[in-house]
Amino acid sequence: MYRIISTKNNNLKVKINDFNPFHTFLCGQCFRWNYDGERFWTGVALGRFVRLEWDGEVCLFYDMDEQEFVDKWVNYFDLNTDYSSIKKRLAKKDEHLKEAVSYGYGIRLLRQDLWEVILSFIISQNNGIPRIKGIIEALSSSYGKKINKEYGAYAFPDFTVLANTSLQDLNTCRAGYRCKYILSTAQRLDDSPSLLSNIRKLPAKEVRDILLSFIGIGEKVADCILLYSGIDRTAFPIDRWVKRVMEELYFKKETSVKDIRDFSHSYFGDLTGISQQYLFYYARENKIGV
DNA sequence: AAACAGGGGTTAA
DNA sequence: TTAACCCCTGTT
Repeated sequence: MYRIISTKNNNLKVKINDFNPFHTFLCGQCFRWNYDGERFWTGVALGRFVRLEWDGEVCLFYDMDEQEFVDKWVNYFDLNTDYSSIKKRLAKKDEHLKEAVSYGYGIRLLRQDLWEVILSFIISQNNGIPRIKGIIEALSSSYGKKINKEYGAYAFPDFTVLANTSLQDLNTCRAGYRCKYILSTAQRLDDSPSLLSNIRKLPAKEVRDILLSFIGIGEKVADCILLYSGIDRTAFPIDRWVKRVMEELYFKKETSVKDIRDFSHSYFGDLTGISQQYLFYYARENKIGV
């Protein structure tokens, strides 16, 4: 699924199959990657600042050795999963999927840090992407470690730091009513720090119930967390866009979230989560059902 | 200029 | 099932 081409000057050149940074970084699963308007992407993930160049074919990771790539980024970019075969299976299933897959052909579902997706998707509720990114940047620069001077990049803040702030302090990040969710989530994790490290060993269903017990996490956010942390690739987050595209393409009428979820699990099977991502990206970029 | 609608929802009633 | 929630953005 990937082939390292060279490692000169501590820059790692790698061919990644089924990868297009526009599709992967802009399909709504992450909020900390930014495009320079030409061919460079910068991002913060796993406590690290990353800069990469994509020429339409191969990726050049700056300031990265092979060891780090294999240890951290192969997992982050889900490089051991064969998206070609996934896309083939989906394209065979029906015309809608065929269309959606060929549109977002370079989507890879990232395996992101669990705490980061928990907080990010609490913030995402009833909110738009530019503002979500702004809130996360504000939290990071206020409470995270500075990890790159040149680019002014800050790591995602630890929950311990947030747990020891006040609601008043947090309000400066402009998350509005979500600030109390942020604070209570951080405090609960700070009270039981082993919770997150052990949670990946549990069955997905149990993880979902635990997530739902947090203030500020409902079904949609819980499913985002499961899917984007890599805990459950059959999670199917249903937001306005997914609801609309599913109604338009598969039901031809208004349908409850529960019915959509039941149908999706039985129809998409083990590819439920990635199907959602192709359909969501396709629907949003093409304003399907608006 | 001010009002309005809506945003990758969740909570509480 | 429904309104209220903080607050920003785009539209009249």
